[in-house]
Formats: sequence, structure tokens, C-alpha cells
Amino acid sequence: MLDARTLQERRDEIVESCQARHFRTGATEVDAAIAIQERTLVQRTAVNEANRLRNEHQKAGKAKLAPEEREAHTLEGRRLKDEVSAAEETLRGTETELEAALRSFPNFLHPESPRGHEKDFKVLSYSVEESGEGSGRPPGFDFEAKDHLELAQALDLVDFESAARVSGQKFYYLKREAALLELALQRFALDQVQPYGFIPVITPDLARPDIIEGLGFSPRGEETQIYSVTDHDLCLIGTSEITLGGMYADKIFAEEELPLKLAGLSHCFRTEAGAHGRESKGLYRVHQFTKVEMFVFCRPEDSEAQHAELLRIERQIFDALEIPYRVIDIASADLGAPAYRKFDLEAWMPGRGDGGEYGEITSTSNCTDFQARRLKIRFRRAGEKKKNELVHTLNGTAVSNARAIVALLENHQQADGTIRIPKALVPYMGTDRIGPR
RNA sequence: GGAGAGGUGGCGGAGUCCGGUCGAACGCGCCUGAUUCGAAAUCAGGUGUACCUUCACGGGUACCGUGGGUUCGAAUCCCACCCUCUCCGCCA
Repeated sequence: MLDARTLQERRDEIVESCQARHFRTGATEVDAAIAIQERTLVQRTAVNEANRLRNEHQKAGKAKLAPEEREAHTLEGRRLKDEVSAAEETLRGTETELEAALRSFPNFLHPESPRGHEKDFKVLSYSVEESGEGSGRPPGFDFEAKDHLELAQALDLVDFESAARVSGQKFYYLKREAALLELALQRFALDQVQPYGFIPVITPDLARPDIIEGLGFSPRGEETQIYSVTDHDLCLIGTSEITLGGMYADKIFAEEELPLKLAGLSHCFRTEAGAHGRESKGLYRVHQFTKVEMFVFCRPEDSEAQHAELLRIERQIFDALEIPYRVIDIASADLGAPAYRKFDLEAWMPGRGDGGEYGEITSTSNCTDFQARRLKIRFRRAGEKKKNELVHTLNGTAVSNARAIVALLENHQQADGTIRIPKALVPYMGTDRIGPR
């Protein structure tokens, strides 16, 4: 949680961040938290003083005492114990209050993050040269483009009907080349990131709620995106960001160990509560998918550069997959609590909407010390005896499979209904084409 | 799932039966200094985390898996929970 100095010195920034993100909390809550924090300090001192007195008293109790002295000593001891207990209880109450208050505040905001609503994102760049309309859109097809669902059904690559019966809406079976494509993309993604120092990690798909909260997600509540497992204190993860970050909870790194880069492979589960019917055709919005996620622990002064690198790697991956995209700087209201700044890659999806639309395909966030503070992930500077500092954490999608498959099918469809496999993926697929049947 | 053993500082490992001198022996590792042309070896000192306090040296409080209890006093006794290991069962 935020320490007293940060809370007071950066009060205005916190308030601004709350407002820009359209949080319910604001100036009133921040000032209240500052007041609560001051109270905890006073109460903490009181507890320490009470304990000190009690310790002194205990030491005196080691000596031999006459019976009546012993009895007086015992009574005084009980009194001191009650005093400590009372002071501790008061403090505990205030601390609980403080924690709840602090948990309701988001991270700070990067000065350049666009302020405003979801739609106020800023387009930073495009993968392809402008095509004449000034849109950065790819050239398009000289035949009528189909959407991925049509394509996949024609080639017998997906089965939503069976999945609906077995598991429910928004589940799917991947069949034939689509199943192989899923595996190919996973391995391709891992191979793309390893040269940058990312260590491949296959993580658990379930995690404890306190870890999930540490990463800044809410495992409970009506609007939660996270599935819970009945009769167990476990949740299905929505991203391996959770298991990768949680891997080093309570860790104190040596400075030389940083940056630590992990590439996590896991299944991801999302309830998609409140997202009914919204841009949700086919594989675009589903309850389960596989994802290779990059996660970085680094020194505070390195996080901006690491964020830029994550974006560069994401671009490299989708360049290699020959999928056109644009890069956007996410607007404040769309950032969520943990992110200081967030960039998305939005792939051009010819079958989406009316004549094609961009759709989110990767996302990379710099969470600065927001998650590290909750998970107590710190590091010790080489040769310095000073206080341990919080690390910064960042995450970025390497390849998120369901959506990568959407983009791949729609962009690489041919007039005859077959799908061209991009050159970089051919070694992983063992074929350069899906179909014809 | 059943039976047993155990969770102590960066690691190993005492202490727990017989509660106070234990934030914790000892060893290893690491840091600093001495010695050396330099190194090894040797010797001396230092070496957990969080919060509070001090310009600083330093001082204070808490923490021996987690939470509760007993007691003037708990790493040490009691209860619950979590986790690990071994054996058995079951299983990909």
C-alpha cells in the first residue's frame, strides 16, 4: 500500500488519476485516506510504547519476589496486557480501514496517456503504409472477403454447436488445421520472444484469490471477469500475468537479477460478464483461450524502456505473421487500476463489422510499482545498504490464440476459400495452406 | 484419500521434552578490514524484514508457517488452519 509520504506528496496526482479513469473515488476519498494514515501512525506509536512498558515489566518478573510482591506484579502484568491488547485492536481497525481506502485508488497516470473516454485513444502508428485513404488500412481483396466464422466453418475448423452443448455459449472446439495452428502459434510465440531473454514458463491455470488481488484484479463481485471454483478457494486465471507475477510474491531480488523476463504459456478464462452480444461473433470474444504472455520485473528507471521493448516485440510478431495492425495509446478511462500506461495492437480484421474493422489483438501495460507493492516484490541495489525498493512490473501479449486465429484467417483468406499460412509460420505448421477440402 | 514426520534468518542446522538469559548457538555463504607484490589460506569485525525515531552515530516496536488461546512472560505449552516431506492407496 502507498506509504504516508507518497500519499501526501502525490495527493493531487492520485486525485487526477481517479478522475481521468472515471473512478468513483476522488479528492474526498484521498484526503480521508491521508487522515486515516495519520491516525494509524499515532496508534502505532501507542502500541509500541505499551509493548515497551510491558516488556520492561516482564523483565522485572524474572527476579525472586516475595509472595505479596509477586501477586502485585501479576496483577500489574495483566493490566499491561489488557492495555496492549486494547491499543492493538484500535490500530488493527484503523489499518483495515486504511487498506480498504488505499485499495480503491488506481495507479498513477503516465503524463502522455491520453485523457478521456474509451474512444479517446491515440493512434501511434500503423503496420502498413497508408493506402491512400490516410487510414493505414491494408489494400484489401479483389473478391468479397468472408469473416473468420464463415471461413472456419467451410473448412471444418471450428465447432461451436457441440461446444455449446458440452460447455455452453462462447466455448469452441478447434479442429483439424485449427488445432495445429493453435499449437504452432504457441511455439512460434515462444521462439520469437526467447532471443530477448524471455524464459519460457508454463504456469498453473488456477490461482488463489489473494494473488489475483495482488495483481490488481477483483476475483469477486458481480461484475468479475474471473471464474471461481466451487468448494475450493481457487479461481481460473484470466491471464498468466497472475501466475507469473505471483511467482515472485515476497521476493527481494538482487539488482543483478533484474530485469527478469518470463514468457508464460497458459489457458485464460473469462466470464465476459456484461459483454453479451457485444462484438462477440465467433472466436473474437470467448470464455477460454490460450495465450503466451510476456512479463517483466525491472528497476523503476528501466520500466519505460522495457515497455517500449514489449511493444516492439509485439509488432515484430505480427509483422512476421503478416497481419496489418495499428498501435494505440489507451485512454485513461479504459486503463483499469494497475496500468500506468497501456498500448494495444489492433489488427485489421476484414470480416469484422461492415467491411472490416480493427480489433484488439495484444495489450502491453507498464504497471510500475502497483502490483509489486501489493505482492511485496522488491530489490536491493548493488553495494548500497539503503532501503529495499519496489520493482516495476510490465506485461504484454505475445500471442493470444483465439484472436490471432481470427486475424490470421481473415487476412490470409484466398479467393478460393483456402487460407495461406504466412511464411514465418510454415515451419511450425508443416504446410503453407489450409484447404481446399 | 489413509498413516507418520516436519515447517526457525541467504542456505544448512541447534533450540521446543524442563516457558524468561533467544531475533535466536554453530557451520556455510556474503561484505569490510588486516596480512600479501597479488591471490589462496588465516585472523578480526559485520551480515534478516517491516514500521517509527535521529542531521548522523544510534534508539524503539513487531515478526521463529498462519491465526487464536494459556501465562506476569511463548520459537518453546494448548487449539485450529495452511504447506512440505516419507510410506500406503488411487490415477494421467
